[in-house]
Amino acid sequence: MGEREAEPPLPSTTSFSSSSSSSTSLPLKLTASSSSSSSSLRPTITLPPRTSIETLFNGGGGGGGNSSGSGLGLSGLGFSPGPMTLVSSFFNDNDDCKSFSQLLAGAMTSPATQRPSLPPPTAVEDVGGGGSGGKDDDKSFSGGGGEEEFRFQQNRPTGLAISPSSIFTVPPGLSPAGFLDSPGQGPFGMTHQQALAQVTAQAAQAHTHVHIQADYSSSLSAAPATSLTQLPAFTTNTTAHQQVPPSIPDSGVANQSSDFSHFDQRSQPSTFAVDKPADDGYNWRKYGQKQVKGSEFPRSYYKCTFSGCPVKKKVERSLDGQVTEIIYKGQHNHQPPQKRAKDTGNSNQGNPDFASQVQSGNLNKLKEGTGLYLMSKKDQESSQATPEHLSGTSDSEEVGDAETGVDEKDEDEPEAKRQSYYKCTTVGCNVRKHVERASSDPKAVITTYEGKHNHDIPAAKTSSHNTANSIASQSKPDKVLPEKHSLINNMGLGNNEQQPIARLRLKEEQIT
DNA sequence: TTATTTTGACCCGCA
DNA sequence: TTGCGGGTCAAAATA
Repeated sequence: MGEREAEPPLPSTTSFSSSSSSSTSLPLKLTASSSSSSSSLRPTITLPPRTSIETLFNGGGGGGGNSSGSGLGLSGLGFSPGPMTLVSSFFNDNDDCKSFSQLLAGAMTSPATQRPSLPPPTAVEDVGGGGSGGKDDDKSFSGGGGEEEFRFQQNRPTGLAISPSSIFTVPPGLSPAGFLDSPGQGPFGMTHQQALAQVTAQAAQAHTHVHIQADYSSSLSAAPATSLTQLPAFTTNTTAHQQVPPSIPDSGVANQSSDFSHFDQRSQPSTFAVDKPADDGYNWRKYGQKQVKGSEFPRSYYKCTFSGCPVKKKVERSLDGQVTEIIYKGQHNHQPPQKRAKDTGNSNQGNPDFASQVQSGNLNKLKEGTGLYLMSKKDQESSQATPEHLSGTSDSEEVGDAETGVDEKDEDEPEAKRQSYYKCTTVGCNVRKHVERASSDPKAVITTYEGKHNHDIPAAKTSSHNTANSIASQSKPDKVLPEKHSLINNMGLGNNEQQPIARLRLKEEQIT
């Protein structure tokens, strides 16, 4: 029964990660974090240009439209429907005022699920709506616009900031189309997660960078998204939070690029592992659960069942089952059990367990030695602010953490940095946004938000541009806690012509 | 019957 | 020194 049995709602799936209030800023965040409380942070998202996307996705008008119509485009591109669906949900014109979670909901819903439920254009308003896919499966992420769908959002802890961030970079030579090849569920043969998993796998195999980031498009199109170009880029490590679980030294997926540090398990299909510990490739036994103060969600403690393996992980899950945070501690001293390639639905050639490995942190080779891996959907603050999350708790070598790795990378690529900041133009609102370009992928933009908007979303909104905005601005006004959440905004498909769909009303502020 | 989860209690570090 | 809180233990419950 427990977690294994329960088909966890997608944790943060794909591309988003949430950050925990306690923490520092995590780059991605989708999250799922949910809090009982009411307001949830609504991170703003700078959406990528739409044109290309619209073309691809809007066909369906009704959101989710990825159905056949969009599918066509996708298929033609060899693009996985999953991501597309997600993207489409973001790009809907009617997305105004949608919460990020809603968006996520849509994203989370697998293509198959979404299709049927894809709401008409109007419905698009509930981003997730698109995804209203079955409630059954997606309790928390259910799209649709019903209250239920909002549950996810509402449940989100006030402290949590959800940042939609997802940069999904498809490495060169990696054919998204291939994702579709695997047998699976739904018309496309696989769920979003599965598609992502494969992408990741392929990327890894190709020794390329795979960023699961908000921006699927970037990877798809050669041209950087307009939004991206518009935004000052600087290299930071928002990805810090995206720590991946410990990897096995000799795992089949070796040589993963450091970029995997950016890889958010939650954002992967395998992310499910979050809810289902076993899914990350290892077998886990839950040995405790506790309500942690300051967290609205209970924290579960798991141990790797492998004899002698010291690895533990803590999983925080929202009431609705959404995984809000996962912290890995220690390193596996064994190979992940070879099994269930089927579970992942991942037919990763030659590496059925890839997904597992990814989740287990094998992708994070560079971070080896870091005993602690944090994947927080919560506020990204934790990543930087909480030393413990960074490295200290590691039982193993405890050399550094993902963030560290990132920082190093930054140093390596100073040119990429531009310490540019954006500030919310609303009087009295101290929210700031840091925009940086992922060093590993020029097309990817990482946006880090600091603070919460203490005001309502500006009414002004033309089309979807405000979507992100609304999301961010709606973050719990009542509970204005300093927080830093970041997200990767690489939503564009890489089309230069694309227009940002949503953007916070931020003005650039030259701090340095 | 076995493995896993649940859950209250205990331990320990920290302020 | 004390209280708090996170982490772990272990018996009971459950699948």
